[in-house]
Amino acid sequence: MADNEDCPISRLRLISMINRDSHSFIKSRLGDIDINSGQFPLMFLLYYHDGINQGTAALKLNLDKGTVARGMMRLEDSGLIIRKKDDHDRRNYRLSLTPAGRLAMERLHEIRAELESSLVAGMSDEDRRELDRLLQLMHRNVSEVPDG
Amino acid sequence: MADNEDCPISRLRLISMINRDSHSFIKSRLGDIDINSGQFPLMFLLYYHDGINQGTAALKLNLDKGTVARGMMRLEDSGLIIRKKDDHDRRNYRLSLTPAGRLAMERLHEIRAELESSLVAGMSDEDRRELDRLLQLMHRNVSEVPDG
DNA sequence: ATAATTAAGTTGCATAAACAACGGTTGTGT
DNA sequence: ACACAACCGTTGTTTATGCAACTTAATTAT
Repeated sequence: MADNEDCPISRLRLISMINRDSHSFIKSRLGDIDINSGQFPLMFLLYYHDGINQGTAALKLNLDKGTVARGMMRLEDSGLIIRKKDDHDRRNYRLSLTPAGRLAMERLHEIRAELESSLVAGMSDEDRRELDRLLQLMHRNVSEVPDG
Repeated sequence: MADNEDCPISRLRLISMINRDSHSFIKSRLGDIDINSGQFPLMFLLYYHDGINQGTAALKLNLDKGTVARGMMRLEDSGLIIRKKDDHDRRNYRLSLTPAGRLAMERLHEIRAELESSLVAGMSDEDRRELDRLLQLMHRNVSEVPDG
């Protein structure tokens, strides 16, 4: 690993590469499930938070609301979720998995488990805890930097 | 951090968020330097590897050669690098920073240092070593997973 | 009640990046 | 020498994502 001299932003490059490889891992496993890797986290969010709206989904996943809007539309087109206008506040959509979506989740859980265990293969429990702590710290650090 | 139940792919989300926040950090600091965050690593690579060609650059940065080609074209348009056909093998471009590019690097080094120290703020030296080790392990793990 | 404000979603536009198909160059094998 | 393979770079297309402008719905302040 001669990357220390080669690439002084190696931590950043590593993070970026892990991110891309993970997307590509997910894509390679989706088979006939009609979603893309970008919709993967949306499906899990709906699995755990039935009836959530798009704005809250964006907040929870730390994504732009436009990104979430388009992702959810695509999931709706694929028949995996439904978006129903909230009768009490018609600005909101209430998002839920359809039966087809719940079925797909079985496979998505497997894919997630496989990816998670690939990622942390060869790490002790202590390593994994450390990793989570350090990732969370980095995230807080870099998301709180003042603009400009 | 109630994200354990919320978001079973939290490690992945964290990585993705750190990546995006880092890009946005870089963008916010570029000021009048006419590049985007995607060209940031290209500039550093040329700083350390004058005369490199695009294919090797792609390998070193783990990027697609098309991505590198477009990035380098943009840097050339901005006057920060030159691409000269290799006389001995005219398939190759030999890439170098221009004087303007070298000047820009002074600022880019500062930005990189600021970002790096933001990222690992609050970490001990031991933490940083652990972080690097675990990131490298994750990268190897996920890039070596067999396809399909 | 009406105007002003805030909130939710949508959409246009830009960037980052991959992948695949293609077009020149160079190198090889017969 | 010529055909074929390997290599480098380009370009079209797709996805992931952000940001900003806009629409419609609800809320608040006068």
